[in-house]
Order: sequence, then structure tokens, then C-alpha cells
Amino acid sequence: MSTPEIYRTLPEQIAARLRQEVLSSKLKPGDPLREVDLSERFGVSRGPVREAFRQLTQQGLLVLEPNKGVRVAENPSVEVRPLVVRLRRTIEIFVLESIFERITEDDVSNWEDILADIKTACESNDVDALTEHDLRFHQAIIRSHDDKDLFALWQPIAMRMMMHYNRLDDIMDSYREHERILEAIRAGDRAAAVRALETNIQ
Amino acid sequence: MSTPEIYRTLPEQIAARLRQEVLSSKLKPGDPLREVDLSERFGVSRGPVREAFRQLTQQGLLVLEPNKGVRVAENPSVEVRPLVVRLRRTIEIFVLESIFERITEDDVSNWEDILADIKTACESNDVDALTEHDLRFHQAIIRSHDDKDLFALWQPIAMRMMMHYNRLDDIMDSYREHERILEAIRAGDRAAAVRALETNIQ
DNA sequence: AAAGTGTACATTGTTGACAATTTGCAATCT
DNA sequence: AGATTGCAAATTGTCAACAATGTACACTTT
Repeated sequence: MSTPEIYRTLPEQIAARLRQEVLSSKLKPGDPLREVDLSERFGVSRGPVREAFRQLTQQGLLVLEPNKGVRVAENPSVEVRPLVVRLRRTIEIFVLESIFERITEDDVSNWEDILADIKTACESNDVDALTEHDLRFHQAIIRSHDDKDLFALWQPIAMRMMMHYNRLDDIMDSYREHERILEAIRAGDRAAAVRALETNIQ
Repeated sequence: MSTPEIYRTLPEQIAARLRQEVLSSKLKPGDPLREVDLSERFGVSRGPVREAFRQLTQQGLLVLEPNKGVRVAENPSVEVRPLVVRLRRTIEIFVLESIFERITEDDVSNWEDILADIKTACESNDVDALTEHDLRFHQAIIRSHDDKDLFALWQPIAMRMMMHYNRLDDIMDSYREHERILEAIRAGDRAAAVRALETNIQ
């Protein structure tokens, strides 16, 4: 069901775990993270943990204060949130439009696998799994662009939107929104795909 | 003349130095950076150098490959560049508009000091100094917003644009563009300020 | 009491040694 | 010759000890 992601390095594994805990609100905004605690928990020294902290800081999930350590970042303020939405839409729509003609059968089938995971998560009302697969879905689209730098540009923006956020009353709507994006892509209807993507990002 | 910036930590000092060398093309895209070289050069151990590498990676100036070290990032491709411009404009205009009513005399006077540095740099045809003060100018605007997270959002985008500073035939134009922004702000003409800012970002 | 001061304690920052990985090149095989 | 394998050197990754910094709290001073 869930595609196991491969993380090459130790810090990446630690970061992935912590990211999941931040996105699932197991770690809440303002919570301090201690290097020693986590190094003991993961059975490594403080080095890799520090490195993981840096990666998550870069992604906007943690905030670093010199000599004071890191805390879980606050959600974007109500004032800034519309800006973040606009930025994320700008990037994702840019990517979708520029890859549209070159989308392969493999791409679509890959995205449909993720869509299946989204469906399962929605049906079992598993918000954490939904967040994970929602993220994977959009990541997969961004990553299909040749310019790998786009991913680095997109990630911190998207992460800020993913933090502790559930805008939908009915969790099933998330599945439907992503389904509509893929349907439009399959149909070769670029404008409809962009519209569906836009609807999904808010 | 030039306002000396204070960098609290060792890695910040190293990162500032390296950033200057990347932005001034003393370090060129693709150039590898070795931890030992730099730790010897700055008279510190590899730790703080690694930390500086992470900061610059976060800002998009370096790219990191696990077990292979860091290299100076490539400039944005011609395809992606318009996107970066759009993103940077979106953020800076958002900030300018939302702080516009609350701009103080101190703010303007601060920005005028930087403008003076820009003028000096233009007059002496010092492209490196111009890059530095241009950056300071826009940083100062972003930082005047209450939400400090905006700066983290803006920085990697702006850095990617600063990496090749060649668009103007006459370097004096850079001074004039920034001057126009401040004039409009002083006159309380929000629309004109936005237009001037938009012109400056391309 | 309130404000300031000193001192442990907790935590992050830095260092140098060692481990793991990558890379260049020479030796070998087909 | 071209490809493959096997070292040796260069480089990054990890660790544990020590240094510097920040924090909490009792203690003094007014």
C-alpha cells in the first residue's frame, strides 16, 4: 500500500521521522527539541540530530535560535497564509503547465498509486496518512520537472501549508480533489487540470 | 559608508563571507567547496564550516550531495527564471503593501542610508558592492514586516535571482530604480511604489 | 518586598579522532 | 584496446570530550 521511501543518510531518516511528528501535531508549535533527547532516542550522537534539525529548519518546520536550540515553528499567521497559498499555487501550476505535454504513462500510473493511498487514508479516516500521501502526491508532480531546483524552492512553501491544517469538513473531499486533477491530466485537458490543482491548494 | 553587519555566530560569519564570494562570482557555479580547505582558511574546525554550508544550501547558493560535499549552485535555468521573478515580486509587493500605512520616518531614513551606499557603489562602478547593498535594501524592506517568517520564505528565492547580476546596461540605473521606490514611499503613493518595486525586480 | 547578583545546572557550540564512503588510478582480465 | 577489479588517497560522516552560552533559582542588597 504505502510506498516506503528510501532515505540515504542518517540525518534524513531522523528528519523524516520528526517531520511526520510535526505534521501530525504530535509535536506542537513552540515545543522545544533537545539534541540529547533525540540522540538517545535514535541511538546516535548529537551530530546527525543537529543535521536533521538544520534540514527541518530549512523546510520551515523548526525554528532555530543560536545557543538556544530549535522549536517547532508556528503556523503561518492569518495575514501571511494567503501569500503562502499564492506562492504554492504559482509554483505547482507552473510545473504542471510546463510538463503537461511530456507527461508519460509511467508518471500517471505513479500518481495513481499515490491517489490509491490517499483514498485508503480517507476511507479509514487516517488524517496523518492523508497528510503523508497528499504531500507525496504534490512532491511527485514537482519532482517530474527536469529542473531539480524547483523542488527546493517549493518545499519550504508547501511545508508551511501542511502544518497542522485541515481545511476540509469531509476528509473524502481530499481524495476527490486529487482524483479530479488526475482525471483532467488523463483527458489531456490542461486548463481543467490547472483548475483542479488550484482548487486543491488553499 | 557601509553598515557593518553583525553576525552572532561563527558559522554565520563564514557563511556571510562565502555568500559574498558566490554572489560576486569569485566562486563559480559547479565549483566544489572542501571542508578542510575552508576550516584551515578560517582557522576553525570542520564543524562550523559544515554548518555554514548548510545555511548556504538552505539559501540556494550551494547544492549538497551526501558523501560528496557541496558545490556552488547553477544559475536558475532560462525556463525557471521567470517563475523566480514572479515569486519574488509576489512576496516583496505583498510586504510593501501590508506595511505601507505603518512605515515610519526611521524606516525611510534607514532605507535612504542604504540607497546612499547603492549610489556610491554605482558611481564607483563597484558591482560587488552594488550587489551587497541591493540585497540589504530589499532585506530591510522584508524585515520591516512583523512576521519574521517572511524573511525565511523570501531569502532562497531572492538569492537565486542575485546569483547573476547582469541585467542592466548602465549600472546607474540600479540606483535610479531604488530611488524611485523610496520617492514613491515618501510621497505616500502606494501604487507608484509597487510599480517601481516591480520594475526593479526582473 | 523588589531588584539585582551569583552560582550551579542544562543545553548548545566547537574540536579532533576515527569510521565510512567516494574517487582516481593502476593492475588485471577478456 | 576496452572493460573490470582492487587498492590508496581524499573527502565526508559520526562520535565523544570539552568549551561557551543561556537559564533557573537561591541569595543578597536596598
